[in-house]
Amino acid sequence: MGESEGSEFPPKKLQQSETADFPAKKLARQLDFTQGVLPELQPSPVVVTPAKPESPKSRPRLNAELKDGTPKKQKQCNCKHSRCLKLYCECFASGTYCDGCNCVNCYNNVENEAARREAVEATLERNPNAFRPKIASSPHGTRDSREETGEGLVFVKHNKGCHCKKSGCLKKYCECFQANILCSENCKCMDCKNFEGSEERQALFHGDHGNNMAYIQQAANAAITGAIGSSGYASLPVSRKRKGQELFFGQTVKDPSFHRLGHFQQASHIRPAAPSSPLPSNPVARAGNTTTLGSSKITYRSLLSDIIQSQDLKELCSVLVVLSGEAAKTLSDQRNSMKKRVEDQRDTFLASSTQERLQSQKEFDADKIVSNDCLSANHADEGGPDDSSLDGVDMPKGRPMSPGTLALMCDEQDTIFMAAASPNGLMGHACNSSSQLPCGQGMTEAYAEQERIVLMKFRDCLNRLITFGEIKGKFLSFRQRCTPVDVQLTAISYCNYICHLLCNLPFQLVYCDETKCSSSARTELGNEKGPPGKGLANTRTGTGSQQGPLSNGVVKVPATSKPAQMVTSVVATSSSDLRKIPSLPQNGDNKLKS
DNA sequence: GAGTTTGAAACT
DNA sequence: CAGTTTCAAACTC
Repeated sequence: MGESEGSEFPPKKLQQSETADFPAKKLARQLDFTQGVLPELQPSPVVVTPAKPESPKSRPRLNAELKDGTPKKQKQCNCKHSRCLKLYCECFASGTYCDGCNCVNCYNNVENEAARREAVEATLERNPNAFRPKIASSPHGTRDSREETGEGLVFVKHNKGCHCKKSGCLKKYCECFQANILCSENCKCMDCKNFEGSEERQALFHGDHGNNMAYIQQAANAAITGAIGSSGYASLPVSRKRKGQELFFGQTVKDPSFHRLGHFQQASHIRPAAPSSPLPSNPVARAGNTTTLGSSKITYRSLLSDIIQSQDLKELCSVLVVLSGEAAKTLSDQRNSMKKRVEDQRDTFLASSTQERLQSQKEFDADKIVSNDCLSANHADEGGPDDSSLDGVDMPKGRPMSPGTLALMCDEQDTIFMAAASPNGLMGHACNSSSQLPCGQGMTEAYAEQERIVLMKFRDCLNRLITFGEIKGKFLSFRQRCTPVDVQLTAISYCNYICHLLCNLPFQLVYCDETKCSSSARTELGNEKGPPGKGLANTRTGTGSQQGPLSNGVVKVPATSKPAQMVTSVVATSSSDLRKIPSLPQNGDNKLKS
């Protein structure tokens, strides 16, 4: 009954060129009847794919054979009763034609395009998300699975969740397990053992095989390149099962049936829920806390991992340091020459009149005040966007220095920018100046200008990373059906990571859409968007200054590259459709030369 | 490779 | 929404 159509179309051997029996004729009549019903679904040599932009392995089952870390050729289905027009069929579910499969009575091919389209529509009618990746992760999605492992981000969760009863979610029957992710609060499984801290799971992964970590990582890679679809950002099998945490957090537990017990018990395995974190979805807060998690050693191997090496990061740091030094030197020279001129003028003034002398003294006092502000800024991390205006009151020429800038310049923790530069005597000099002398107007201007130069270079570097990701993404989009957006997001994650390393910024994926284009720097904390009081306590750059020095370094992703939206179209994906996908930043921020 | 188990999908 | 059936993959032998 379930397959009523199946009863109408007994699974007689009909594949491809074989003779159509009665059911096939009946289907043929249906096809004739339905042709033209979907005028928008024009026949296309390309697979009518509701999920074409995404990976063909968005279905977990298709992702089962990726232990070598290399995406396999699409698996061949063996459907017999579904005509490959139901989601039972992996090929159909993945939005691809059957090709070289062992299926029987297959209609998932070009010859039966009409039937296929009808089936797609029927499927979507039942479930509009039928062709969306089950294992999805998105910066726009729920963020409560976001984790940081020290090397990457995790936003992975089964959208629907599994419903396993007997497998303990530790067999491939379980979609979560198969996708190499932990069960989440979306799951309604019984006796789940697929949660972090599960002994059974650990035994499975860490037991006999010394290379299990490699396997996990490879699987994660596979997920990145396909399993989680285009919405997949960095995928890691370290997302935590949160049902227990939900309970702790006081969120609704809609189904307190007994099988929940297993999940509830899991809560005891999970790290104690932060009592002061009622909003696990707060990405920033989570990012800030994740350093204490550290329970998973699984690392995320990015698509850029073979492009960006740790050495590159070091070099980047070195370049920034050198740049900073050069900027300091240049500005120092300029300052000296200017100082000379000012002193000459001052002498002239001193010689001219007592009144003017008094006026000069006032100006000098004003400088002192500014310097005090600078020094106190070390402890004023929460400075607001308007704070910089205070600094700028007496600096009509100079660029106002935001609290974040002051922190960058004066904070002792900035070893990269300051202490590391001291060997060349340039930045070191500047730093000493700041510590020994009042941060007067000239120094403020110098720092601001110096910072501007360095950050501009840094921005260029980050943009280059985006470009790398774009290029590789385009390549992969052909080779591995990984959308450029996937890789672009990966590149962005790297940028954020670098920001994190260099500036001690909290991780935050930058992702823009039409309505809210934001930068990591501006949306971090203290911004109007951020839940007050829930951000990182010690985020020096969290000033949210609209004029902040990082505002030029915004890394943006085109809004329409929102992955989840890219996989929902029922319309056949043609080359022109692909062209419509604005996967590349079009704005001026990305005037890059590879 | 055949048979069994499993859980998602489909259906009532 | 819950229960049942169908289906194909995963698993076992």
